[in-house]
Amino acid sequence: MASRTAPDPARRSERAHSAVLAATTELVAEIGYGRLTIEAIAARAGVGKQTIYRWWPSKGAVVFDAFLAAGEHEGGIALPDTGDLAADLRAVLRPTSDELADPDTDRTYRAIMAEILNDPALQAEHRTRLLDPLLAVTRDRLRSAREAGQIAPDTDLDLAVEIVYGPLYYRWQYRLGPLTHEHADRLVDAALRALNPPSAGGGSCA
Amino acid sequence: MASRTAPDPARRSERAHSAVLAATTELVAEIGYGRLTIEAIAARAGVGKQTIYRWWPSKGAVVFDAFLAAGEHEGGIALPDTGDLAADLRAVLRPTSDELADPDTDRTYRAIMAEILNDPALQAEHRTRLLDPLLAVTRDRLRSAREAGQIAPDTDLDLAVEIVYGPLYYRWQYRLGPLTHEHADRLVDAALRALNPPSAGGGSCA
Amino acid sequence: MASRTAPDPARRSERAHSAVLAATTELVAEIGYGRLTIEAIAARAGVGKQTIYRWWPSKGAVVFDAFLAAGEHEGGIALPDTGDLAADLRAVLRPTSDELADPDTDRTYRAIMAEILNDPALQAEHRTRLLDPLLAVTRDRLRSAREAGQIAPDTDLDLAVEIVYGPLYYRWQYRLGPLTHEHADRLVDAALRALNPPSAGGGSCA
Amino acid sequence: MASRTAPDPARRSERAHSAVLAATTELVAEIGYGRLTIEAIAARAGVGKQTIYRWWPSKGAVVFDAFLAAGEHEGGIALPDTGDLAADLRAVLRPTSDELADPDTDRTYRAIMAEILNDPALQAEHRTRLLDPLLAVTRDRLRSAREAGQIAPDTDLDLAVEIVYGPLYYRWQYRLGPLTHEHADRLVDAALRALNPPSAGGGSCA
DNA sequence: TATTAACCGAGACGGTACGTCCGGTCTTAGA
DNA sequence: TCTAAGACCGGACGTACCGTCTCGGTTAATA
Repeated sequence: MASRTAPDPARRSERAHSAVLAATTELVAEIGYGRLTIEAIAARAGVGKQTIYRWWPSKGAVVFDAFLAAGEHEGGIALPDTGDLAADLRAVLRPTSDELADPDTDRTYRAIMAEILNDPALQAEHRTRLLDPLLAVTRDRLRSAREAGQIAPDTDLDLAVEIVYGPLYYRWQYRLGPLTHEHADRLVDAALRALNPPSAGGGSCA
Repeated sequence: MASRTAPDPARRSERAHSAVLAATTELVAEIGYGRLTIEAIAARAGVGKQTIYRWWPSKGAVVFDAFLAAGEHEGGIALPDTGDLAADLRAVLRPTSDELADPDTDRTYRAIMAEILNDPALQAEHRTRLLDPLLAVTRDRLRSAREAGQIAPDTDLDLAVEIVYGPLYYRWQYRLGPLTHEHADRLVDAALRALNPPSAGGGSCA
Repeated sequence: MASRTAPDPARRSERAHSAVLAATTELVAEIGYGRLTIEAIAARAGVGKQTIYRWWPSKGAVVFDAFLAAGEHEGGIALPDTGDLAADLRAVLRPTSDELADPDTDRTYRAIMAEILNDPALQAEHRTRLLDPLLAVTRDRLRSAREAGQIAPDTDLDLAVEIVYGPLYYRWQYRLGPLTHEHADRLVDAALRALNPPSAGGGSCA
Repeated sequence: MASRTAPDPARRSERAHSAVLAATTELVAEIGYGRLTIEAIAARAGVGKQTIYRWWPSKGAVVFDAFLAAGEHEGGIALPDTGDLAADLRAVLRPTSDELADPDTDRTYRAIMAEILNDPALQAEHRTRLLDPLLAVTRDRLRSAREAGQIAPDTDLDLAVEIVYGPLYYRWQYRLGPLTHEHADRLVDAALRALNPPSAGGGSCA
């Protein structure tokens, strides 16, 4: 898949590339991912099918690129370090919740998720460009909190991110309930309790 | 979808029905869900295509039925109530972990998951026959623990099940790491901390 | 290729079969063989492409079948045996000339001829259904003439048919001149001279 | 089409031109005319596609040029005038037979023939560079024979060349039989009978 | 026990989209 | 400055399956 930020020098028509992504975004919104076809994308974009096959390996890859190009997903939601871990986690879980609650994003991300589940190549792309950056900044923030004594000193950061994000995605993917700020806040509280030193009282709130 | 336990009396050939499920199981293992086709199932099962369309609405539905028929998934993993909540949760998270770690189940369940994400009808089927029973028994067990004072008296049981299961599925679906008993145990510990009364003092910061 | 006179019992839709041939005939007339596509035939006939591929091996085969179905080409132009060999040969060469002079037949037969030149399977089909019957009746008539002493008793019938038909097709394919009855008659005269006993005077005219 | 003998002064690369013809000859031999593509020729010749389109209007034109460049076809088979018409005609029909019997020439000439049938431009090229010269020298030889009283004084020379060459090409194109010297000789004999004055008496009836 | 209606296997059917190939044009990099 | 290389738009290819349909040929429950 061609990188958005470092276009393949062999690519001749930037116009074609962006037309494909735009057409894809429109079509996903109009007819949904399931009914989306490469032919329809090519027709809408005014592009030969071969041009799509030349630069993307699969329909899922096109949609994923379009998803990234459409939003500010890449590079990620900011995860600030204000010293207040709860506030900082809320600052990431609330917008994530909002995005997943948005019907357009919901539909698109479900489609991408479905492809990822069965397409290792696309999964790798997703890891590299979306998930790993998010997990990395989250681990960084938690490491900082661990050093500040706000969470248990033996906290496994990999496990910690699962505890932070897992419940939210679980609710989303099985549609167990609405994704609200209030719900996100309670997940943050629960996560902090899980990460806090189990006893010893308190935890040093900022 | 025809119920497995209450066959439609109009169904003439139980043989055909089970041959379809068997063929589906084999083919998913052999060629994967993505390459699976109704025609291939029909051919392998020695069955007319119409027979499949008569009893199942979609490829996903057949695979889901085959998945249920193949294992003891339905009716669910037992969730005992020994009084030891941690042990009881381990008794459900460990086998779940094992199943998801098994390559065959992994592949099939990913396929089903992918369909569920975009097919509301299949999602409903999944909820009814797999997820809701599991969540129900889990909520029951947690309610019992809440009454026993083992977890906070104001625990939201819906939130609680997300905290129990979410992290595991998050790790599984994004392939963040191996699914081991040790990992399952640590998730149980984390969940219990999240659900515990803030004991002495401290607890979550406002 | 399915025989027109003995339809494959597996063929289910006679409607589809004849619609294909009709659409082909129309399209050849409208856009010519070169621009003819299987897709256009299928669309015009209201038929799936696969239905065409199921019954015909190539575009040329469809066109050839359509050509046969459209005219009385098959079974052939009558070659009577009136006892007057010259008259009988004129009775076959004149209509043949007329057909080749007709713009529609000309165009279609050129297309078929072009395919035959490079497609052995189609050539065999052409031999079986068009050429061989024509050559056979011609040889029969010439044999009869040989027995009647109208042509040399040692006449090679295979060579004779080449002499009868060759010059006409040569003129046609290279567009060396107009195909008229007068021309056909002169070819008949020439052929008879070539086949007559070289000397001994005359030949027994009826 | 660029003339071989009078290169366009604008042509920059004689190397490219001959590489195209050489590649074409090779490819026709290797994969046949039907599977031959402009792209393959360009790739094999180490030439840009545009270079081919610049100098030839169609695939058939390239092949025809390659055919001419490969052999001594152009300028034609010699048709001597020894005074012995039969011998002179054998001197042209025998080598023609031989050429058409050669598998390589057969294949290539069939391909060219197929294109000629449906491409007027290529037909004109073929007439100009191959057929007309051959017919012209043949007519000349027959005119000479007519003046010498060897054939009928009212012989139509256009008809005569059809009678001379038609049967051979007829046999060739429909693959009616092997092309041997013996066969060519018999065609010459037959042609001479057809063209001879009716000698003593008889001749054509009616 | 014979009839008959349904279900069954098989697979043809009208379609849609696939991923590939190639035609003919246009753009770029480099000799 | 021109060429090789090949990206580009377009469109047909032949294939794979879809979901529907039409066939005979069993069944299995009536009559």
